[in-house]
Amino acid sequence: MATQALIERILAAGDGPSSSAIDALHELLDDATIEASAMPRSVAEAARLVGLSTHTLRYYEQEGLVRPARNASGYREYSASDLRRLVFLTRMRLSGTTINDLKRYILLVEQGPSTIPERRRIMLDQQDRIRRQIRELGLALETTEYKIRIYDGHPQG
Amino acid sequence: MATQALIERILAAGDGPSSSAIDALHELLDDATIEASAMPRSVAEAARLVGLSTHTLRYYEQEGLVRPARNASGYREYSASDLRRLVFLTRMRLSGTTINDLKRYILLVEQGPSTIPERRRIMLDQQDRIRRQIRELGLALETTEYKIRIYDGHPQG
DNA sequence: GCTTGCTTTCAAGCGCGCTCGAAGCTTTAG
DNA sequence: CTAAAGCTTCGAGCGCGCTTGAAAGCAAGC
Repeated sequence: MATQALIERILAAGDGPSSSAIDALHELLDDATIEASAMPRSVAEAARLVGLSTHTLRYYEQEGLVRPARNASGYREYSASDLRRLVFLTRMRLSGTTINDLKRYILLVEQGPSTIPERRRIMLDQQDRIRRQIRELGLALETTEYKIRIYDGHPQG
Repeated sequence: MATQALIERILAAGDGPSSSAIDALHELLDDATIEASAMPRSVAEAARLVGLSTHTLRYYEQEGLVRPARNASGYREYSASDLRRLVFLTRMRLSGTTINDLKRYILLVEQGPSTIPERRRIMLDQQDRIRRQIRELGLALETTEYKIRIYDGHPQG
């Protein structure tokens, strides 16, 4: 089973040459999903787009993670950049970044470019954390593979 | 950046030929760490070995995940197989398997070989979950890489 | 105007996985 | 014999990340 080896390679790879392709992909993904119509979205539309509940979106706002504008009647209006931020937040959340860490990071973002060194540091830490976690998932994956093989009558030799 | 490609390959790979090597590794890892001295371990020793707290180990027992024997004074004695189970539980926990899912699985284990088909099913489900999660981590990893590149002055071209 | 379905705020509640503390027994060292 | 360290059980507490509910306002269709 080559899983562990592949994981090692993922984690070792210092990043290939095709960086700009991925950059484009990132912006496209964020914008294609989102900028298709540049209209601001209601909380329900935003929730559907990022796969969260409206409750969660309001909770995120309460925590200062996102600040959608309001229309005349006080309804939230999520702009393209709000949505891009939500995509970012959601991805990081799914990788296990805590709400608190995201709060700290977003606070720095809203303080302007002077906080870039600290933001970079945070992203580097998150990167380490994610890599560690991928390694742990690799171990668990092997464990399931091992069990399944045994349950299948360990035809390994 | 080849990360995504590598992840795809990990997830696509139908498992190479070296299965028995990994099987051996599993048993070695479980036994080398553990069987070195075949003596039963106290709760503190067991906790240190698997990297959990004694509180957590007692909690796991309370939840039925492990049943160490007791000595004459009522102290827990973790056998090699108890420890192997703890390693299994810890790995699965670190991959995000819930305590409840583990309870269900262990219950089946203790019901004997007749539950093997269902256990196999559970492991297959976990495997899917873990792969999905690796994919999500891959996305988050790309996101951090993208941010860092930008913070470094996006020297991508 | 009424109903339906969205939106708002605010506060309370919840499931998970520990984590801690109290009160007491056992073992070990001096 | 005593003190310190480690074990026991039990129940309560906690941080996280939502989730739910109540009470009320707004928008669109009939």
